[in-house]
Amino acid sequence: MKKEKATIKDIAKYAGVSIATVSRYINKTRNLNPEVSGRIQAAIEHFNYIPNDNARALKSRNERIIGIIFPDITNAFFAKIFKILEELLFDHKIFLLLCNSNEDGEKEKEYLYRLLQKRVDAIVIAPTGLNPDLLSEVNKSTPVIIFDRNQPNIIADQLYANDFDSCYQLTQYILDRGHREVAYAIGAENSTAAQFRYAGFQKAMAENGVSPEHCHVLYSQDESACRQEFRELLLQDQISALLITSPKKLNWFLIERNQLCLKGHNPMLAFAGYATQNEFDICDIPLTGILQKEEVYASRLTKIILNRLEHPNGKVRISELNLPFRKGNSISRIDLRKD
Amino acid sequence: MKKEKATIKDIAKYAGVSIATVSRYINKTRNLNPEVSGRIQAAIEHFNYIPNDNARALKSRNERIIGIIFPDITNAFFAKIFKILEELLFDHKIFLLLCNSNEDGEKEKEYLYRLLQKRVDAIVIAPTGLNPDLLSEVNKSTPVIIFDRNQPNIIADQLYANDFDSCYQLTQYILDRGHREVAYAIGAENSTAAQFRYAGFQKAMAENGVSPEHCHVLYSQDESACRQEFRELLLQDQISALLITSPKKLNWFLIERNQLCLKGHNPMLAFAGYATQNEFDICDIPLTGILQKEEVYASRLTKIILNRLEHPNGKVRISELNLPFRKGNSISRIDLRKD
DNA sequence: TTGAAAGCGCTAACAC
DNA sequence: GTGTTAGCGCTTTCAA
Repeated sequence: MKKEKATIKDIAKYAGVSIATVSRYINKTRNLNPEVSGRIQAAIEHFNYIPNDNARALKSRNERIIGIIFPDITNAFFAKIFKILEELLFDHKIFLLLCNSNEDGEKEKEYLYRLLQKRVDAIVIAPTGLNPDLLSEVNKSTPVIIFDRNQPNIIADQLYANDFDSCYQLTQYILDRGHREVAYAIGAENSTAAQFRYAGFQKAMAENGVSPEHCHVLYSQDESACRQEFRELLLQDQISALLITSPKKLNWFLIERNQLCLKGHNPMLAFAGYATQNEFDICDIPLTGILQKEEVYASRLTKIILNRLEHPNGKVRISELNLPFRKGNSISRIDLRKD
Repeated sequence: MKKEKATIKDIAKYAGVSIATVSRYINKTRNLNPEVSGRIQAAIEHFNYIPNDNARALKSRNERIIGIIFPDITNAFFAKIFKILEELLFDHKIFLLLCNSNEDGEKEKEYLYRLLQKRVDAIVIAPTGLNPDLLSEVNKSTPVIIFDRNQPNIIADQLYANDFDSCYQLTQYILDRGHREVAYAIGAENSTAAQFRYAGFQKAMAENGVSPEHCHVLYSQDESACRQEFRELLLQDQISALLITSPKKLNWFLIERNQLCLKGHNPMLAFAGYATQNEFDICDIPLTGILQKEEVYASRLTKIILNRLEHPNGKVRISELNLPFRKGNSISRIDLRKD
């Protein structure tokens, strides 16, 4: 049989004191007679007593748990963010309840509800974008911190990247090199990060007089379809540049490209995109792109979380992180055929 | 101000019934007068009432939370396992509290303690191997499920792979191809999986009369050191084969190798190792190695968890998963120089 | 410095 | 079918 856990009562009885005294000993909220302390300590060791956080939370309304809703923890970006977050919050004795939304609005909804049931202290979410009203509603009672994907109409803490500007800049750079037939691998359709990036792309294209039919948007999201598209792109010569807006996909692309190179091909396709340090490292030629630095992102996020926990009613903080642009030479210059 | 959450009392008062009736309505534990049900439902919607799981758990001793202690969630293997686990447990309304031990015994210990405080229903752990006694102790009161790393002296549910046998087989295969100078990239030093694999390796080596000085063990664990070693290995010609015992490292190796190939080198080093499907996919030549299939692993694990939750005092189940051996040609045959 | 007792939000046994 | 009440394990006021 599984051993029953001792309760504060057991300790009190064994040590010959009241439960209040035991509680004070555990929480060090009052000075106690050393002799009494000793007896309590002995009792705790005797029973292997471990306080019940649940009961504590019920009184103190302080769970020390934060709910995290990410689209997918197997995405290296989110895994890295989670890991850093966990490390930074460890000393604060805060637990992380990790949920994968899988870009599914219904699942996200269900998880939000369950997290509220658990009375978590806060919810960090990279939203699917399908439940904006619900997020606002939740935020009325439990702090919601929106991460990575700007939700313009929600008044809650937010931390996201300069998606529009960075993508505009990157596209501009590609166009400046003379490319006109540009393929664009878009992110999850409801993600606002993906939307802003796409808007930045479109603006740059339009400003340079490139008509929409020269934009080749790749919509695939799942790995095999996406890779297949990349392979095809690498083998054709209509489209001269590819912009990949997620590190995960960029990674797939680099693998496909490498394999082709090893088979003796020499793909001419220029490419650029959003990458973490990892993609910059594994790319055999200096990569041109936007660097998503997880460490910076995660530590900013941690500050926002801790601040919100300390001041539940403090002013909402919406911050945009400036992702640095790194020039490499994966975007080669081609002939400028401006009419 | 953050809105206060409504309690069952608010609902009862508003609906003009007792809290017991509200509880019955929520849990559907008794038939209620439809008219009363309607009033309760209205009250719930009016207050946006969400039951407090904490208070529930305090009574029912059923948290519906499982603690997971993994060495590192940025390791693609563990991330994948987590994701599948999460999906399979979602319907059972079970939450996962994810902790990274970071191969640190002290951190693992602290997390175990904190999980006990939270009164989680069970703990799934890929142990560092530094706290065997503690794990046994914990298991007396809270089900511990040991995953991926066999702990021979602990009587608790375990699920691990045939590490000794598979590595013995793989090494034997390498030796059969004529290799005698074999480098071996070893896993985390306290991980029993790493230990068993190493033992299997050593046995095969010894049985083939290869003396220890021909085994070149690579101890580095962190990414940059490890990659550096791989680079050096790829450029020398003393050692003819490399056995990499973790998918993560194998991934690093493949990247280094690719980069070298692209620079025009033609590394002669034969290689093999433990890989997930991903590494088999990205390797440009058919890989010889042991396949760690996360789906199989995770679904077996789920069954063990669910079974344990249902029967806390049921018989302990220790199971070994048979990892399949895949023959490719990354281990090339070399001259047999048997004296 | 310590104890008695109320109560956190809920479930369930018992009574009507 | 519904209400009353005890109590889950703990914190915290109030008294002593």
